[in-house]
Amino acid sequence: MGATKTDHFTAEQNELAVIAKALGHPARIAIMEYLIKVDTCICGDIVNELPLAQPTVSQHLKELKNAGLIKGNIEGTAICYCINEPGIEKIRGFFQHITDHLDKKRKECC
Amino acid sequence: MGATKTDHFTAEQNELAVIAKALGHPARIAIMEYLIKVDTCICGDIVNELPLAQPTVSQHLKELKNAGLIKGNIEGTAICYCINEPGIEKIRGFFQHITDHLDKKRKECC
DNA sequence: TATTTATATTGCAATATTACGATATAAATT
DNA sequence: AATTTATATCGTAATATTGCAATATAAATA
Repeated sequence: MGATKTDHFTAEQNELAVIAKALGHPARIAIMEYLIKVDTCICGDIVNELPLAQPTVSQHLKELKNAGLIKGNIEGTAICYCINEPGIEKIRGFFQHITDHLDKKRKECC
Repeated sequence: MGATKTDHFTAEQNELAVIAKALGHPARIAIMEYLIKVDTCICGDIVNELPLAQPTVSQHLKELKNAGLIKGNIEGTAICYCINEPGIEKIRGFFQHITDHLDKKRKECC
């Protein structure tokens, strides 16, 4: 095969995987970090910041947007991108969940 | 092309991407959730839990272990897997960083 | 030591991702 | 209206991932 068996998992699991996958590339981590730093920017700023061509950056932005991690507003000829808080909270909740369990049990594994 | 330009990004960015990528598959999210629930288990338990063949589960476990999200201890003929806290803290720190910035600025994007 | 039990590795086909040149789109400016 | 500015989409080559059958490994047990 090669295709992920998406239908065998819950919507929640698939949604979390989509968000995590969106962050599973150093360029997209770099974009997120840059967005944190500058708060808001346009695609061209990122093209100047990263060693990637414009279509590649555009594609990465699309994936981050699709995963709900960023949002973009049209501003003249440009599109203004920034972090989308609900998306961040979604994945952060997953890690909080894990940490809560680890704190509660506080046991050395196997 | 097709290969990720890993060398153009920082070690930190690449490490975070590896962790996120490891979680970028519903089966691996499901494995993490199962591990949270049962605290510790062997590969065979996961094979019984998920709709995937043994080699596939073994492969997913390898990726999670490689990313530092889980660890495994040999226990007779079986290998006992559980969550690796430092790996969780690493990626959780990234989201904490984002959340801290969002809280501080509290501004509607563009 | 032969068998059982549990997991890992290999090999391979199907599919997905990455990157970018070329091109399209769309709003602003001249 | 032609040009500029900024981004998106298309097409495509290179590479990576997913999933599993077959097989290998390795410790425990009979």
